[in-house]
Amino acid sequence: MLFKAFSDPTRVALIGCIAKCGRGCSVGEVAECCSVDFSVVSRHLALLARSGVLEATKDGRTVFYRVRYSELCRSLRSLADALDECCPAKGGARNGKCC
Amino acid sequence: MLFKAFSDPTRVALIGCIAKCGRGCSVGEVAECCSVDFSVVSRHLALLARSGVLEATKDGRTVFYRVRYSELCRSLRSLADALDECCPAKGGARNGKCC
DNA sequence: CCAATACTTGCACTATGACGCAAGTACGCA
DNA sequence: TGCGTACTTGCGTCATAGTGCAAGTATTGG
Repeated sequence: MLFKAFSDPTRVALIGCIAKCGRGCSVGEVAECCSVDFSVVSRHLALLARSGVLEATKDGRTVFYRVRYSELCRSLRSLADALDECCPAKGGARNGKCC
Repeated sequence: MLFKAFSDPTRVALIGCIAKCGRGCSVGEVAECCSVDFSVVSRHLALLARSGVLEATKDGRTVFYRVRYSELCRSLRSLADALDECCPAKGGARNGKCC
């Protein structure tokens, strides 16, 4: 889930690290950026890839993670669109009993 | 934080309940929708209001919560815009050493 | 003023998730 | 084939956050 992925400060820092880098980063490179254990970074990056935030490509024994910018943007925008549709002011609501 | 707010399934259910309702909902009304305790609902809604997801208005002893659609949309879209700026393909990146 | 309603808060318990270490797997190179 | 590098996974520990109960606060109406 997208929101769970962004709900941990360490994960956000890792994403920021890769984003700042502007290219695919190996687990080791990302691990150097922050104070947590290598294994922790590995787990977080794998989770972020499963959540669709990152994309993983393997080259030999190194795994490169990069940010899936366009997919993320699309998700956020479609979510915003869905909210707009849902908004009472735009006719997406009803009154009466709650739930 | 916005993402923390959406990272708990119970909270998402509560937001969904209020959204479906299409108007301001009292704590009691929302509590009827789901299986958790009244106090839990109260706490979650207060947190969501602090996070900017919901808006609280008090009328006598009843508190009405409603979804802040436009603010949420604005946040999501500006985040998407920021990601676009950051995207390497659009000139927001650099190579070299990571971090 | 008292009781009832609507919600909030303190407290203890539990579940979830993050963390580090150590062991395991995968791959490349001599 | 053996060793080193790059990463993953199992496990125990700890901190954070969700939950329910009970008590507290605030507001309304008789």
